[in-house]
Amino acid sequence: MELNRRDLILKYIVEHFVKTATPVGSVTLIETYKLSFSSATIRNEMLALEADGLLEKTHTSSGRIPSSKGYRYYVDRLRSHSVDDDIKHQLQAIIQKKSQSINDVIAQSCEILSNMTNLASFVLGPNARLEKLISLQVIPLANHSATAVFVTDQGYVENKTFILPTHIEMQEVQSCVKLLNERLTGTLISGVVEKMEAIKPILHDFIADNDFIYQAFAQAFSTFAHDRLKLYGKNELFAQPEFVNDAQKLRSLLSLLDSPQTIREITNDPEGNVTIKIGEFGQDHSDVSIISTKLHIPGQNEGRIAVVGPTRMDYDKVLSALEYLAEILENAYTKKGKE
Amino acid sequence: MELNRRDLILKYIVEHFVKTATPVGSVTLIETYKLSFSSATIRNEMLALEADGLLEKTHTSSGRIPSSKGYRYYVDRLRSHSVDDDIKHQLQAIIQKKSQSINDVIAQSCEILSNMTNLASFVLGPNARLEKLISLQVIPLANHSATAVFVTDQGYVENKTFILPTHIEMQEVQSCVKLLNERLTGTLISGVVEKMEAIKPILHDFIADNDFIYQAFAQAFSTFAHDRLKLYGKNELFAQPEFVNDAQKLRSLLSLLDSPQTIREITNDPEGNVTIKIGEFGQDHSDVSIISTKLHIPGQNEGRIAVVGPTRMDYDKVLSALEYLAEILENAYTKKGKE
DNA sequence: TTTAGCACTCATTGAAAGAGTTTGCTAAAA
DNA sequence: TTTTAGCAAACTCTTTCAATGAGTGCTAAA
Repeated sequence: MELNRRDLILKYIVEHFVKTATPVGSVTLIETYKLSFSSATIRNEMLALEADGLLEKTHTSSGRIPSSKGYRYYVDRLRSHSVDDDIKHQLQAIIQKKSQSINDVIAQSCEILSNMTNLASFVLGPNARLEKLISLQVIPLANHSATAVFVTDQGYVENKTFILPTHIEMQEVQSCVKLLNERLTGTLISGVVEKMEAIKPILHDFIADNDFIYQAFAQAFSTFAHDRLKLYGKNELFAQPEFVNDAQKLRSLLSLLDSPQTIREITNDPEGNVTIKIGEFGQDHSDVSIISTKLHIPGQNEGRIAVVGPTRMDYDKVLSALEYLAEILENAYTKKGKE
Repeated sequence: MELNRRDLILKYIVEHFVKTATPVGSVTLIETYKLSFSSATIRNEMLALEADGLLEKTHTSSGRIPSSKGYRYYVDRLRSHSVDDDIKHQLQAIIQKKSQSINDVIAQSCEILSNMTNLASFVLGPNARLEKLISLQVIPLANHSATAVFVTDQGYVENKTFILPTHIEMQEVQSCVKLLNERLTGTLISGVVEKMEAIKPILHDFIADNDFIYQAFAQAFSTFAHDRLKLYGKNELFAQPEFVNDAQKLRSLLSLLDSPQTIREITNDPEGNVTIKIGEFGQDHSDVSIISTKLHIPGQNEGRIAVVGPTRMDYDKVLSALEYLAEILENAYTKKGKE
């Protein structure tokens, strides 16, 4: 597809700024891309692009940088959709390893993603509340304590170690657990606590003072939901020029990424597989972009993979890689299911 | 104990610099601490302290800052050994909660520690290799996969999800696991892989191609060792003046803390409970200090709690808090064992 | 042994000057 | 009408210079 001059200039400005992190001027543009029109023409176009809100200036006589809207336009209409061969091959290599669980594969893919884009990435696991509890076990330890281990139908494991009140014997706990096992296995994680509440009176027959079990279990189930965010390539962000000279900005980004809840809200877009948020995180995070994609793995609830960095990022590379990764992951695990 | 003038001056310089992060001059010192001798006298003492390698200058006519050796001297001889009451109360409050496992208590204590000192802290769990495997379970999932769950006698849980080769049935795996369970339960983690190697021929009778089980298990056991490092209050470091203007320094510190192996080496001091490393991490980390203390919890192998930050830290506060924490933790869990 | 006095060093700040980009506008050229 | 050449103006960035001020080391007197 041929781009008109205006779009071409915007495309070059975005790509040049992404590479250099320096505002782009009209002469620079001509020289770097061997353009056949004069700098004055470019300046006129730039003026128009700025009027449309696609470009910005850092000061009155500086070169131009893309605005969020400019990046958005670039992403929607100008990017090349070219998948980097190197990334492609590396991702394929990971997927080949047949005996690895999907989570291991995803983890390694993220590392590659971060590595190749020099940005951070994260995986937001499927919402635990939609999974079923399939195993509940209590293992006695020394010192009157025990570890409870919970496993969901998706292979997620959570555990909680607790200390028994002195007057209670392990034997009693075990019979409680047996009951809980019978009643809770197969329940959705989201419903477990409620169901336990209902069982409480029956539990009372085994141990009058059963609150400590209730507490320990409830805590484990609440962490089930939190532990599903894994961050990769965090250190890549330190090298980005926008953060090198602004530790405060980096700090606020990293603390944003520490909060699974916020992340879930940010990336939670009901429509479409790929969500592209460009500098839309208000106040402190105005120059942060997050590109995320849903993962539709058969037999598994929806998870997400995302890449995070400054708005000045190589959207084409990131988007292509993410889309490619999501596609081959889904293919691989759909096939495996049918085998 | 009365300090002689020289020591008193060093003490004040350390404490003033810790507070202000600015080189301390002779007049400043007199004015802030209402000293009864003249600035010239102080300068003479400073000269002597510098000759002894306890003080340094940032440039010829700047005030003095403590050297690593100076901090060391301060820690050994000049600090006040005063435990902050606020920290004390907060830590006590955590320890009171009887039903919490030791690991939960330690985690919360670290958060308090970081909070009160504005430094990062970490827990290095007991060496997993010295714990015994007490439970091994394989839970079948959909899609021809399964999750293996391992529990040690200290209540540490590790899990690994793997996909079965197509020609192998879950039934076969279960009988393998039964055998492994009989043979491996009670074994030290450090010896498990070796023991599995020995069992391999017998395993062969159940499943000829049993390598996938072997691989999955071996991987789980290797992560057992790695996962024992937990970092807290990382964000506090961003606010430290030595890092605010030097993202590179911060990056190298954070990546140092990402490596459990290095951390284990650094804090691994056979003698003494408390290890104080002041700017001894070479090249990139010359202005980092790590204060760590061993935890002797009965029935548990040795763990460690540590506080990390720039060499310019409040050693008295940190050391007192750490010592106090170690003491009350040990007391609390020794009592509980006897109950 | 302590202190007052003083010359000297060096970082820091701010102003001024100059170089270098890049812009927007105007007017001419295509 | 569109494009371009030319140019003044705006602004950053770097360098230079001088002034300021905190601090030192040394000397000589108390």
